[in-house]
Amino acid sequence: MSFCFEVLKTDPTGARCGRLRTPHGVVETPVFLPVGTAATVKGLRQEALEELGASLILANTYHLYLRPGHERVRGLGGLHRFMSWRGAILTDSGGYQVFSLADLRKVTDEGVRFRSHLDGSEHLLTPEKAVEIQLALGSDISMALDECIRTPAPRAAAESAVKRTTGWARRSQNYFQECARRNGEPAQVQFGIVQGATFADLRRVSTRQLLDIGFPGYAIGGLAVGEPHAMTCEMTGEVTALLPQDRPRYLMGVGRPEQLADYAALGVDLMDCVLPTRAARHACLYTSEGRLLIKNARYADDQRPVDGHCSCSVCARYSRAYLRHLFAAGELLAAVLATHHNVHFYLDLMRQIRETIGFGKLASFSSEMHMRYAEGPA
RNA sequence: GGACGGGUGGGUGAGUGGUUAAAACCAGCAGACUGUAAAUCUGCCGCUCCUUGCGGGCUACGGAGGUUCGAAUCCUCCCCCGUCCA
Repeated sequence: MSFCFEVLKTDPTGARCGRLRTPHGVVETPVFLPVGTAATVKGLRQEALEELGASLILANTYHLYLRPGHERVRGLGGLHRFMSWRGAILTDSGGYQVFSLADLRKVTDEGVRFRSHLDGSEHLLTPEKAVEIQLALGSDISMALDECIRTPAPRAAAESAVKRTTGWARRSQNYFQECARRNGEPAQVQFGIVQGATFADLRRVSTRQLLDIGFPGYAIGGLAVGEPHAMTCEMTGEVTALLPQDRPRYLMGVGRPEQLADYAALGVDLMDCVLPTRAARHACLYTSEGRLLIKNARYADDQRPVDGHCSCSVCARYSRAYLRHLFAAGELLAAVLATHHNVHFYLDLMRQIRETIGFGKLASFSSEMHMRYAEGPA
């Protein structure tokens, strides 16, 4: 079996350190997945991701289906080979695009009809299609198609999303297994996704329904899409409390630096977020002192590194003044250096969280993070 | 010397009698960003006062006068700049 997940260490909070074996390497959990939607973590070469120690990255079914096309990627030897990434890849199913491209799609029980944001063409993404695309891409972990809705949402909308997501999860698994019977066991596992918006009982219902179907890993979706952090935590806790200890849990789309430890404390093993990469491109840098908006005039003559306590190769070599200049001049290198630093920051933060787990200090670690990020940078 | 064209807020540049402190873009300043339609988006960007309001006052479209209830816009003179002709 090329997949296996084992819990190595647990914390009184509920946090755990684990090891996820994939066909493309071992992933130490809790782990943060840099987001590489279009088969690239924007601004970073794969060499840089290796240097940073990324073990698992996220790519997107919908976007890669539209361009360059999953069959093309299959023909080119699969996503790993196509993008020359030796580490593991998790593909999101396109469920988030149901949310983010709300103006361009129509959801029915059959699936989601999208009008492409690229050329306006129409595409029907069904649970089966999402499985097919992800198998063609050859990701290590695929996600069942889900319906992600904005929060806060009316209860009726949340109920409907849960019902649909469960139905789609069942179809996803059936089709996944059918493909396995037809074509042989894929080097891929499929996770189901819990929905339920901000309704604790719906979250529990959704979780139990997915447990009935049975997945090798479970994701919590539809959070951090508008609700306060405390609510995100509450809903996450409702779900992880019901999930089996021996399966990985993936909280989708989170989070801010000061929130990561909270999620780990709730027993989350995987998290991903565009924040470190997007914020970097927008000149927001994360440091041990808090957020640093590098475009601010106050850094124009600042010879210090972005973060004096950071061990990344950007901080080892370049000054705030230089970074600020690159942003002011609109230079591409600004995005490259800033992204490198921010991803390093996130991955290093996860390392610290993993080291903290097992010693009962995660709660104080978390509150310290919240304090640092409540204040501005030094 | 002559003939045209032109001088607008930090820059480029709209505006040819009144909702014009003056479009738009750039620069500048500040902010946002959570399974990426995001190298994007938002706000501010003459000075000043306060009871912070689609508020008041002042200054402003090369300069000085003038016409008009009202001028960046019309007239006169002057000063600059560009092109062309001598």
